[in-house]
Amino acid sequence: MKNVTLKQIAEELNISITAVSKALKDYPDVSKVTKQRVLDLAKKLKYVPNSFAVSLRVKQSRTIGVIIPATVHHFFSSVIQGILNEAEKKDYLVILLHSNENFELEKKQVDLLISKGVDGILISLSNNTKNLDHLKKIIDYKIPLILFDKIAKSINCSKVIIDDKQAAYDAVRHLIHKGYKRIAHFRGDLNPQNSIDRFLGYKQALLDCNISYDSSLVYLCNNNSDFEDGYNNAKKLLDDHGKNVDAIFAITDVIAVGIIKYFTDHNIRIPEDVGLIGFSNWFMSSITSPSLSSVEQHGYEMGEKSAGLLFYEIECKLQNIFTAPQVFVLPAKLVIRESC
Amino acid sequence: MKNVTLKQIAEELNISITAVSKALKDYPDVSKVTKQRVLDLAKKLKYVPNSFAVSLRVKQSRTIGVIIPATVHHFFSSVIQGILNEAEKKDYLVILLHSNENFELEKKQVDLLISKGVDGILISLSNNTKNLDHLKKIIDYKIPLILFDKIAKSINCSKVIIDDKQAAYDAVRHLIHKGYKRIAHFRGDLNPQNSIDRFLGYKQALLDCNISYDSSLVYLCNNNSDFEDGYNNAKKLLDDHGKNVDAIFAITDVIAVGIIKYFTDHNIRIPEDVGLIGFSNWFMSSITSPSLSSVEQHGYEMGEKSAGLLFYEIECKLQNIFTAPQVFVLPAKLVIRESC
DNA sequence: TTGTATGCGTTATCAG
DNA sequence: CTGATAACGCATACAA
Repeated sequence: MKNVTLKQIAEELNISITAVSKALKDYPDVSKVTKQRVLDLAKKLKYVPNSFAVSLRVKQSRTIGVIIPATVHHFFSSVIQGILNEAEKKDYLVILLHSNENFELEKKQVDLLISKGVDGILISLSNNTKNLDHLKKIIDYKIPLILFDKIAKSINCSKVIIDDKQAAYDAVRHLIHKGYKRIAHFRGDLNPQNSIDRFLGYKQALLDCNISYDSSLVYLCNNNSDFEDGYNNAKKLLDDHGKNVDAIFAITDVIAVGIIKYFTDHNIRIPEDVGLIGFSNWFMSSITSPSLSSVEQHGYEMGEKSAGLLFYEIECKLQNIFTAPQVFVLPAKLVIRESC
Repeated sequence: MKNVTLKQIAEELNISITAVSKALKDYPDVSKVTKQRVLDLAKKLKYVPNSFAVSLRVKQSRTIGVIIPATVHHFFSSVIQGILNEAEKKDYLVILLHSNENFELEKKQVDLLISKGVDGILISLSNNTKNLDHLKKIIDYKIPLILFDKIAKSINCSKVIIDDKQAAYDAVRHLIHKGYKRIAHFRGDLNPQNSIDRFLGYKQALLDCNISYDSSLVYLCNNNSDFEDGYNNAKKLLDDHGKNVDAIFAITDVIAVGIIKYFTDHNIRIPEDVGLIGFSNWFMSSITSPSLSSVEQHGYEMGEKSAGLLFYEIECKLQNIFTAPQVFVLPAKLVIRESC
């Protein structure tokens, strides 16, 4: 089947291409008869506008680009689903790219999207992104940009995040209220803002409850294999502190699951011996043994919100309406289960 | 920053657009000097070809479309990752769409991709897809199409699948060899080919081992909430058969995890009282308690293979080389752990 | 080696 | 109401 064009319809009907185009787009200055004839033939011939030509002409593609650090990740999968659903509603297509936590790749993907002429871009930064020139380039090109979850504060664009610091704070305070006193933190990489904010929330909670901060209780998980990180650091923690620890705040649920595994293997009871709380609340949290208390991260909502905001800014740009960058902070809710 | 065009470069250099175009594309019939001047200026001006114009001209977009039933799914996430990596190597972009297991949406997404002018399409069918006209339409349009994982046998295009029947057969035989005799099957929806094939593998294994098939041991999981399906059917199974069951072959790991949860809650030991084996081997299987034996499904490889095959067929089509549809059957490996 | 002319399919302007 | 014409940015056959 070859693609039908306006020209073919015009020829068959012995009218001008202009007339056909107008009829199809329901312009007022076309006679009813002509319009109907065109519509009928178009349907019969299964006319589909050539999107390359349209894009070239109107300078927009109704396509957005999304860059995430990883696809195989429950949180990001949820985000994607939110984005796709929102895009479908607004009739946008989504080009998905991943950085694999690789800065160079992230830059390349940005260039690709720019050269592809997407109408807007959604990015969650890789952990290894330090230089932000590629983001500035997007802004220079006046392409609407929204950062979500893993953001860079210094970039002047809209952002959608959860209140990591507050969420971490709530989590640690909960542990403290439960009577735990020696609370370790298995933190994420040093670079990402989330990781920093959760760490700050942890510290703040200790401070506010008059528990002195002990840096030897903070363990770094940065091997990109969360489960192993949790498992191995759990061992290290016990080696270092023995009984002198009674709780852990883990920066992700997968790390927490690693901890559970190690503790289960070594007959350390949760929450009796050690309290545990995770972050992210992917659906497995409720079915581990013991089930895992965690911070609900609302990936789907984040995707939906980010995409919605992006489409809004694209729309505004088309109409030359100025929009100031805004930051949306999605609430994060502590979900208490058996582990503390 | 506004987009630089060939025209601007041409004007600045006082040469023709053609010369610029040729220089940029490294045509042989351009003098070294001209070429260098163009290259230099292009770099200085940060020239980026307008992809709409290129696509319109050459009638291809270096973009493929992918439709999957669901994004929040470990297996499909892996597939996506495989696709994205392969696409990146071959310099293709990926438009991702999901059907949400909805037939109408799947049809709509196909139309979208066709109208968008993608160079090829990759689909994993929704469970509710019965009519295949939308797939035929793709073929009519001569757009390379590849079905993966959830396929329709009757469609004449290349396919990438795993040998579900064989894998299920191996799994059930393993249970039998372990001495289990009353083996239940928690099957998936009636429609999808995978579900059918796994069921057939189950039956065949029983047959070959002289165990009579008992349809009352087969439970249907079709609520799209796998974990609950597993949990609830585990209860039902015990209500129906009490001690007269000693193993379960579950069609997905998440269902198996639901089963584990129910059994753990009710003091039924795995594998002592009931043996259990799952399917898919997502990474959680190894960290449940007990860890779950499962069939490794190689989602990443499936994505990689499907995309690679699609790019190959696109390439062949461009060069007018005929390619016959082929079916790739990826091996599925049984991974034995504690649960049986 | 260089440039001219044409067309890809659509939309928009403007004169009839 | 209708249609000729130009333009979007690029690639290529062909002429110079």
